[in-house]
Amino acid sequence: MILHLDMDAFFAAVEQLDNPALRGKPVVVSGHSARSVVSTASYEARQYGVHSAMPLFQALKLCPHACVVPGNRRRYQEISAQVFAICREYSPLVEQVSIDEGYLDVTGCEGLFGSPVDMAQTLRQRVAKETGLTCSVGVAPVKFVAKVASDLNKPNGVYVVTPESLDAFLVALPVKKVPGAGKRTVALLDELGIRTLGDMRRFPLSTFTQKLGQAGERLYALAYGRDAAGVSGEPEEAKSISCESTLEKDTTDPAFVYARLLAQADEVAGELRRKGLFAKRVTLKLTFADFRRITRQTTLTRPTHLSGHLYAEAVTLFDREWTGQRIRLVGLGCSQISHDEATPPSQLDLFGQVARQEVRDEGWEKVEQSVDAIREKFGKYAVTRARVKK
DNA sequence: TCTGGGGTCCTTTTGCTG
DNA sequence: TCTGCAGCAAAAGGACCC
Repeated sequence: MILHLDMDAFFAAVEQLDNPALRGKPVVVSGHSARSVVSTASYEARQYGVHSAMPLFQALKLCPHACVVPGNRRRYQEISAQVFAICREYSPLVEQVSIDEGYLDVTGCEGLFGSPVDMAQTLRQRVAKETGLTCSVGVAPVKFVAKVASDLNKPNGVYVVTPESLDAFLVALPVKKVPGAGKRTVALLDELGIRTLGDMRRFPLSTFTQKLGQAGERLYALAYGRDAAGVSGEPEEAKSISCESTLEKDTTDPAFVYARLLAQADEVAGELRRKGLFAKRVTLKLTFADFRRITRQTTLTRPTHLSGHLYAEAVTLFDREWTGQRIRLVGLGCSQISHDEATPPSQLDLFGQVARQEVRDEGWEKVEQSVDAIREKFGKYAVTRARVKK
């Protein structure tokens, strides 16, 4: 059996906890710029139709007296750690999926803590007592059902799907409630007259793989309660680190963009160094005034954690791509992250990559001079020198 | 007057390589 | 040295999540 714990209006609730003046009032956690969106709305604000991801100006139209607070990530992290420490007392298999939600596989823990339902109640009560915040818990024999369930008795509630009631629950479950089925998926299925997982069962698997590929395959399995995902106790290491910012006003001034990129390179490189990591790929992200987004990426010859390297690559990408459009957002990210600075010579095209970079950096003559060294390093792949020159 | 920031995973396209 | 081909990795974009 699996429990899914989800904090209620987490950021807003923390703000109300720390500042009694905010209690009982509509609170919106958000940036303060004209272009900010709502991060979290308290339940009082939700009554006015305010919700996450809503542009702040819209939220303030719906609820002009909302208290807008900036949010304090470190504080949320603190409480999150407290919550998950409690979770780990009940099962060794705890998977934290975000700052405010996680799964517990409590199979086999009954002897110690009672039934899964008892555990869910105890967990909820302990979180409330020890942090002053409420959470909701879903209980089910299937991972994704536990997640769906935690949402059904919000806030401060427990919802249980037993093995016996599972099938009936699935048949009636609207597709749009299934995690992983977003706007596009729901629209596609709607065209076929499919609204619930029960509806899906009337079609063959091929219908969904054709329309949705791998996502269709997964969804079809879920319709029968087959969820391949288990609860993994191991925390995942980040696969990418990025920093992006929407400008106060759109710009066509490249100097302005460079300045942003430099600050972002600093941020990202600092994060890499703090975690003892190196990145091999750099990504530039631009959103133009018309909301068209592009990403451009490049792979480095050697992994780095230095802001100068990230910045130089991002600027190169920008200069290559930008043709005078008005820019709304600038972002810099890195991926292919490892703990190791050395490049593992695992790809056959390594020689080509290195050689091309050297041609760019040093000119062909320099490469000629060092070709013996390259041959030694890359063996037979170095023999295609002529191709590199071309 | 307007629609964030941080991620993951998957699919498609592109271009390099032997 | 050139060419066509197939295989593959990199790049780009999109859907989705909190």
